[in-house]
Amino acid sequence: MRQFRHPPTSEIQLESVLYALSDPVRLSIVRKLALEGEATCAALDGGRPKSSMSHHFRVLRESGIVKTRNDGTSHMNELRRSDLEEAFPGLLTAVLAVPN
Amino acid sequence: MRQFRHPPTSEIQLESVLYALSDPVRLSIVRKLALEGEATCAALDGGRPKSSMSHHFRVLRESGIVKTRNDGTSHMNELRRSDLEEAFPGLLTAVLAVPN
DNA sequence: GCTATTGTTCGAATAATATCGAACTATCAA
DNA sequence: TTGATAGTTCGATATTATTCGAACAATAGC
Repeated sequence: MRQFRHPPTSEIQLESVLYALSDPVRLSIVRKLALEGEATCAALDGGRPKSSMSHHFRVLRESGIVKTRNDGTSHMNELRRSDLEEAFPGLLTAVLAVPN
Repeated sequence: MRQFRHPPTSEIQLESVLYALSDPVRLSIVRKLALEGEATCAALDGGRPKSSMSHHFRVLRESGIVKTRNDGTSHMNELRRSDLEEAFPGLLTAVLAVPN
């Protein structure tokens, strides 16, 4: 498939990041990515339809939280931890420190 | 006027806090409160209608970010900094550290 | 009590989001 | 080239938010 839009670090917006993280499904995705390092979309769907997950991954991608790369037929996602740390020091760490 | 609902610290929800902070108007309110300590609703309206501001203050209040107390005919608002620090250590600090 | 000031609540319009099935695209493997 | 797999995109629907005017409530001061 084609390439995805990933905002450069300097263009990551605080409001967008907070909004993306405020959804329970997306927060759960982010938590799992933090634990497991990286994962395909399917690995994190929790039984939801593919189109719903695709939507949430897009929100995470376009807000700058997640980086998606092609890996065969699947898409591998990882947190942009260092980019987020650079943009908003301590923010993701604080979010991930909250017990599930 | 009557008393407001303020969630106890133990019931403050991460998702609700992130959501409340993801709105530009509310984030701006929070930043000003952080700078000025406390303020009335009218002092932070930026020219918006009262009913709009009242809505945003309610979201901030009910998510646990702001405490409102009656002060004559006006309402004085302050950040629940220590409560938020207890619930989500480092989170508000990280948000407020982001340049405006 | 009357009036001004502050803010809340209601109601309606508009806008944004979430959800999910169906059709589509891209890649791999036989 | 056929089939299977992984995800995206589209379109429709339902839910939720935002915005704001108008009416209401509470307090202070005269």
